[in-house]
Amino acid sequence: MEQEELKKQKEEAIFQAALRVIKEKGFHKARMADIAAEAGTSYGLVYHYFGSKEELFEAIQRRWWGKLFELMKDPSESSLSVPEKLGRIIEYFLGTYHHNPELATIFITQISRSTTNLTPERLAHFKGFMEMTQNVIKEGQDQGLLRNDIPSRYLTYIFLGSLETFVSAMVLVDQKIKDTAQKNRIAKGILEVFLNGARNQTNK
Amino acid sequence: MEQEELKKQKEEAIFQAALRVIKEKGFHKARMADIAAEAGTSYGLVYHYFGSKEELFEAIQRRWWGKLFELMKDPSESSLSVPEKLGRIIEYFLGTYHHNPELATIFITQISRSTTNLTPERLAHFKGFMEMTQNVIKEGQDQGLLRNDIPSRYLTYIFLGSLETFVSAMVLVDQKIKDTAQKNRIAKGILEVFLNGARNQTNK
Amino acid sequence: MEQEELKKQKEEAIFQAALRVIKEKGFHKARMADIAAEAGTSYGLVYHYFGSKEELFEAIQRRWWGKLFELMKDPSESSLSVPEKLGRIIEYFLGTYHHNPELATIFITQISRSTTNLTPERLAHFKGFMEMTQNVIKEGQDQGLLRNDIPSRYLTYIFLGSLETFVSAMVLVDQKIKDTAQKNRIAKGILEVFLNGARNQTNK
Amino acid sequence: MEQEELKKQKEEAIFQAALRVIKEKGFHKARMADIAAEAGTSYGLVYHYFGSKEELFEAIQRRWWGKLFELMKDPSESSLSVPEKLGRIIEYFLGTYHHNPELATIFITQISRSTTNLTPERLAHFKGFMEMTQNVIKEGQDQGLLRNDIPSRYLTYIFLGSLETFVSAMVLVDQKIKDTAQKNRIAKGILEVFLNGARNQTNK
DNA sequence: AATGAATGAGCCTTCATTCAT
DNA sequence: CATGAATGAAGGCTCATTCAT
Repeated sequence: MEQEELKKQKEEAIFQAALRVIKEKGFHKARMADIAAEAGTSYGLVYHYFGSKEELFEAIQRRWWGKLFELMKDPSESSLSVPEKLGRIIEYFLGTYHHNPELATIFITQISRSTTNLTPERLAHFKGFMEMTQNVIKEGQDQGLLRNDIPSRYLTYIFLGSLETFVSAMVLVDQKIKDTAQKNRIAKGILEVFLNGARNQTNK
Repeated sequence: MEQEELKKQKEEAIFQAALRVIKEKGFHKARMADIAAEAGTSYGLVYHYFGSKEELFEAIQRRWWGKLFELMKDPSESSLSVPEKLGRIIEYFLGTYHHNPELATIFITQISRSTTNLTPERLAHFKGFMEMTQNVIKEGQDQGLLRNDIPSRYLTYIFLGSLETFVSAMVLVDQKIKDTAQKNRIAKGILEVFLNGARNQTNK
Repeated sequence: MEQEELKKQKEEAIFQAALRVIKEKGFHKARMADIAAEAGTSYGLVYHYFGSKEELFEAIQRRWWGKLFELMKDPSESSLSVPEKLGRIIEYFLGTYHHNPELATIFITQISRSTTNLTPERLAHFKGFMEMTQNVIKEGQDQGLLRNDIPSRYLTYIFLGSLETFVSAMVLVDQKIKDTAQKNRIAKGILEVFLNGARNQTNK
Repeated sequence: MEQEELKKQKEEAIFQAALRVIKEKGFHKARMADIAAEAGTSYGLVYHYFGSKEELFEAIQRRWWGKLFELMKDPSESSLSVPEKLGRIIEYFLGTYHHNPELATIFITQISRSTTNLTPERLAHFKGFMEMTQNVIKEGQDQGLLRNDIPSRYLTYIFLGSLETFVSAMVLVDQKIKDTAQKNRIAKGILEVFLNGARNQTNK
């Protein structure tokens, strides 16, 4: 048990070190040696826990997508309203940026836009997430909440784009989220602008 | 004269080859040898025209920013209305994506989000562009067109985010813009959603 | 212990291989690949132990200067007579040429005269050595052993010049020093000619 | 005629530019482009006058050796005394350093000690010069002027060594010779120290 | 489990040289 | 004569990965 525990701790230490280094240098310029040094171990050990640099990067992506998918597939999800559902997505982005800024930063700068190394698995994650979001948008259109004259796919782009670039801009200027209150204020702003912008005008 | 002309053509040919290769492989995996081969020239000639891989990349960025800044600093600009000004920015993104998709793609995937290699010059371009856009947004707020309860900086993020991610998503699924009509339709959608979303509600 | 020992041996093997290759081809034409091949190791290992070609060259220089400075700063040095002190310098040049001809050859052909790549550190070594030698010469002048009508700096040039070119000429014709007896004979000759030449004539 | 004159001027301009650049950067790091730029011409022209970098370097050496050999083979030479003959050699080194410091510097730093690129022709020059000098020394020994107990070859090393290192040291610290008076003083010092040092003691 | 010495493919870059104009 | 665009071989260096201890 203890052994197992220690092992996990070491693995997580390397994982977090990788986040920090990759955030700082980008995936390509981050060297395995850097990550090992940051974690305070030898670089043989990084290979012991994560098979290769590529697999390490995939583990990082799994961490991001895993939690997000967990959230969106949550059974209790279905009972929520469309604004609440969209709110939870915003919440996840901002929350992760708040609590694990490296992970959010890496998603924004290294995963989100990179068409390079776009493995089928990686693309599948994206499409899956887009699709789930689009379903929420569609639901809003069906309920007459959101305008129907713009394809749901476009609205999805706009919604996720606002969100992503918002975080992206904070990343760029290295702006931290101070507390939960600030986080909520920002979330409310993004959601409101989108809902107003996409509101079904005849429904006014 | 002819000489000068041919020289420029060769340089442009290498430039365009670089765009294609970098679009395909990303900046890091694009080899100078690939670019030379794609341009149908020798290895050394790329270095003759562009000093290094880094400088070649900088030339690409200059191309993007140069035209965009030209557009935004256009003297006739001041006589335009806020929605028209925002429309021109959208127009530039979509238009470039239409006519020089590689350039737009590279901006989205390699420049826009990459915090790596963020040279002071590169950062300055971004901040400059953000600032000019924010000034337009502010003008809209001052005119009572856009809501005042959200800081202009946040609205700027949301505006540019929608736009960027829109193009980004099209890049991701490799969706082409067929004709000017489609381009205008998309532009109108993005602008409308933003304007509605950011509209000053009391002004209704 | 054993490990550490083997490691040092490997490093020294590469060092000696570098000496042989650089002696043969000169610093510029010596390829890192040649050195690795000569040492019987892989390419990357040279970089593992010595950071770069330049650093490898600096390590060689350190070896030469290190031992020479050690000799000249030896506390027991002060009790020696001026001719004995000068004799030890000659001894070092000839002795190194005898026991580690590559090192001496490289000093003569690659370091001694090369104004190229004259890093401040390299220049400092030279000046330091010149200065220490000049102090010995000065001591000889103060004792009335050496003539005062020629500046000590000039005498230093002449002394070191004889010595250096002597070794240089042996290097050029690839003449080996057979045994200690021969070495001593040569040393005696150089020292005598200098002492006679520089002798204070009034002191005769 | 005029044409011929102009051509020679251009060629000499390139030659002098080469001297300056090679002095500054050393032969290996001196680029043909640098030399062309320094001469204010295109680099095609350097190839027009001198076939290759190697040949350019050989032209420089020819200039040095040519004048020196001319001097030593001068028919009037035979009537001079041994000290006068040695004096003329010293004179040549110091004089060249005075009037064409680049040429002397290049001889010292790039030609004199470099065992690399030691073409048979280059080696022949050296041996020829050494031999001629050694003949003068031998003459001095035969006349009872110089000691016989040290082989003439050794005395030659010592003589040329003093001279070479003297100039070398001045090169290293970039010390200029101010006027002819200073030059003569230095020449006299070198010659005297050698003659005293190598004097046949029984002859005193 | 942990270490880090050892490996070598890969890539950017330099620069002498050629040659069409 | 003069130019400088074009060529491509050569070599320094990086760094992911393996493996003996």
